[in-house]
Amino acid sequence: MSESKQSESKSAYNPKEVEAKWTQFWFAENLFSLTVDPDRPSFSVALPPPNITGNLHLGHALNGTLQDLLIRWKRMQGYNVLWQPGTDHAGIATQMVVERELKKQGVTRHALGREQFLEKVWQWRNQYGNQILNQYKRLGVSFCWDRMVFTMDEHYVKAIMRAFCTLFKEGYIYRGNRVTNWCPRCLTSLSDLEVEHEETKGHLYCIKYRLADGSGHLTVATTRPETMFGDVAVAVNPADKRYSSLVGASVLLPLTDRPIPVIADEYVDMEFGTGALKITPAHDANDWEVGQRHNLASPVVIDQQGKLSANEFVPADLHGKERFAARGEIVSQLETAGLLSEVQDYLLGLVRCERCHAVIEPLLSDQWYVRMKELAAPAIAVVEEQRVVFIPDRYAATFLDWMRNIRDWCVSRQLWWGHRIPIWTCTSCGKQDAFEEPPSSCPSCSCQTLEQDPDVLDTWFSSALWPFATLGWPDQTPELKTFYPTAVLSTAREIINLWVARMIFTSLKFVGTIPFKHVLIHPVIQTADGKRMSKSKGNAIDPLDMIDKYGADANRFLFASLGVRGDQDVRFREDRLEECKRFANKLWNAGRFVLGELEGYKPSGIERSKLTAADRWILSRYNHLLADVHKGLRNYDFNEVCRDFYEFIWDHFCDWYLEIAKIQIAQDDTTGGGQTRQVLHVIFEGLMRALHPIMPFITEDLWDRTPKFALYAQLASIMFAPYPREDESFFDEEAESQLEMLTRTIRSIRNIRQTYNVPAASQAEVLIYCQDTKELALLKSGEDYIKRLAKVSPLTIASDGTAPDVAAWDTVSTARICVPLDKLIDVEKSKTKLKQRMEALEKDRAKVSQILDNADFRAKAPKDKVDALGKQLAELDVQKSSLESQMAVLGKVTV
RNA sequence: GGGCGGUUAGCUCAAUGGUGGAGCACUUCGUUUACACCGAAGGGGCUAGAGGUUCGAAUCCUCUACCGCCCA
Repeated sequence: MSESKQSESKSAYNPKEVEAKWTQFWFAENLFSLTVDPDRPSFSVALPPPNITGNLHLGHALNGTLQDLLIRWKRMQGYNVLWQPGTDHAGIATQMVVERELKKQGVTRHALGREQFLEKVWQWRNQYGNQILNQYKRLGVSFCWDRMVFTMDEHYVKAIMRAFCTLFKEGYIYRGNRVTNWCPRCLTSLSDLEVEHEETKGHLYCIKYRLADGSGHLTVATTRPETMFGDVAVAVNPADKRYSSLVGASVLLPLTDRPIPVIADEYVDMEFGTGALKITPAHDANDWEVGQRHNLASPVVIDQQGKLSANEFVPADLHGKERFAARGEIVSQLETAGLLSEVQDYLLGLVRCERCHAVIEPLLSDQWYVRMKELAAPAIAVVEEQRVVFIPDRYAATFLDWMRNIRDWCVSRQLWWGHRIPIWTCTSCGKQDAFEEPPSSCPSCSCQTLEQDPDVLDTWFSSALWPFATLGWPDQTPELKTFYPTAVLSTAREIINLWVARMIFTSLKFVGTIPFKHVLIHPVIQTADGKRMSKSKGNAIDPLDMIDKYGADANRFLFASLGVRGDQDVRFREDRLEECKRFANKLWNAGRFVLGELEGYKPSGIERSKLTAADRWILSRYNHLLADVHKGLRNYDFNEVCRDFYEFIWDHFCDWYLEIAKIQIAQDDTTGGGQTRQVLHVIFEGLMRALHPIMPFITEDLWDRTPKFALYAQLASIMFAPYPREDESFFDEEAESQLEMLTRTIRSIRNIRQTYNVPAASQAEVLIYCQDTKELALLKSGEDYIKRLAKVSPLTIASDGTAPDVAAWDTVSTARICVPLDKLIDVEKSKTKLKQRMEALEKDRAKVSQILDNADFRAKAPKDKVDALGKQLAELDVQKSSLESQMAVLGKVTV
């Protein structure tokens, strides 16, 4: 037998097999397709559409799990559910990918031309565009697969055109000439949200600008000397006494000797550099503002490729030089000319393109903007009024802060792939307008030579319409009526402004209602050492590898455990997945045992009068679990739900109840009166349903093989079975305290056995003396459990009696537990052990009595707290005297 | 510069203001037919630091340090 075969024993859970089987079944039976029962409530979620260029990463997997969990839960609760999947065309990313492909063949998009290039992109999209959704399949997500939407679908485009033209006609869209973020590699403008900031070591260059009248110079500090040729002024703060006499004077721009004025503007920070700032309106957004205020020109000196322009402002020897190479040359020329006074090390904020990481060049250009202030107002209101609720709620502040300080949205991109801006300009009369359908002739002069704007829309413009455009808007479809607004949007915090905010305002604008009630912001998954995962750094974990290795259910359980309410970042460690995998295996094996015991069993319901204390206990725990799970799911406390499941299944059900069940079943089989199988059935069958939203594969498989009531037997899948709820009549405090006493007793005996090295295989004699009649009765009723679970024989349980001197003792509540050890005992060891117990007990007692001795506590604390502590102290005292008497006995022993 | 989150056992994380828990790792014992992907027992903590509120603080408030994120 090969090694790998050996390690795969038959009892181990094999997720691959089970996942393949049920995935196949779910799709073959079309179980995910949309069905609407008008009598039922509806619940819908729009999947944040992944980029067609994307591959499933841990963030997708986490987010997908949380949404699927909700969808499956609601489906089982009987809702009409719609989980809308789809993909985003991802303008820049896709164009880059395809251009890279073309480059390998030595072709540029410009060589192909716009139309042919777009054909290539469509080919690429048709081949790879749904890859990521197929990867989602491995997670077991229950998307409404037959309703997949792509942002370039015909009806989706219709929605975009309607939205854009509406905004245009209402005057929200305008042409603006201002400094925008320009990516010299992607050759497009970018919004503020599509760039990333980074601190980099650089230099601050102090450059002498000579006064035109030859009376000296002004030293200007800059991090970007290459923009110098575009300077139109030197600005100083009006309050700056050092320079006040110079305001209005002229200085000569180094290297070109073009004269520019010295101006005063509040924007200048007197503390920064020399307090004199060069103003380059075409290449700095702040400078542009200053330039506007002072009516200055805006000469462009760096072109779209990031090269110094070949124009009259730039010295001829620098024409066409790449900007950073030019910087070096300029600095050395300045040095030679004696105009460089100082170069300081400086930490500067660099702005990079989110997609290609090229350094952004702020560039003056004409772009289309959406006027935002008025559109933002109602979106601010719905969040303020909590009609849209963020979870965790602190993210509402992120949203509000951004929306309240909103700037106009640059929506044009100089790309080919995307939704071409539907604005046409008449070449003869110059009339410009937006058209939902390409116009055949100019509405004002009827001529037929109209030219469409060459740019495309920001990808986020189309994504902003996602929740309603996917449901058929602008048509009033039945889906829109049934499933809008959606219930929850689950996403990452980094796109709250980029996407969530825009969905909210577009929905209010176009549909007149909120797009979703709740916004779940899930944590960001970092590497084990707290770093950001990224493909380029090579530290990203591939969720598909993790699914291969640990199984989809284990991964889902982990993701659900990460939850949404915890930290904003969580570290990914594979050993946690290992734990989840073991949990799946534990469940699987519990299932093997239970199903084995239920072979041929016909569900009959529970006869309560015949339940043992252990039965009542596990039923009480189980119903508490269902109550906690329900509460947890309602509040999106997924991590708590997972903990509850884990604890119940492993600690309560497997470790204790199944072991007890083995004993009871043997008794049931001889007496014929027990309810153990009934209890096992009720709990296990219900547990599978309860856990199904988190772990769909393993629960489907086990449930499929579980005997069922006729009502459920006809269902195609567990996913349509009703979600279980607690039955409070099974809550049973008495049984809970009884079992606590019993398990503590068993643990105590086990402890003694291990302490004194009683061989695990041998039976040990145990004497239990208990004067409390209630506890005595309970211990007696649990005799069989104690014998079996602590390997005890013979067992004596009595109110009192004499015990041998040579014995180990312990106390549980009012019971004294004695294990005669005869020759096995090591007197010194026993004394040490007793001493340790005594010390621990003393410590406890000291703490409790200290609190109780405090008169303020007795006076001010709630009565139940005071009583509870008083009771505890009494119990500690009983235990103390018991330990003391044991010590005394031991003191007399001589071996 | 503004805002937010975190700091608890060696590691990763829990703990409605009421004697601090789990998993992993560690030590010891154990193949008892659901599970060695297991079971049993055990060791391990002035809850980052300093103040304050309170009968009582890991928890609430203030400040400090460090780590991280978002926005400018």
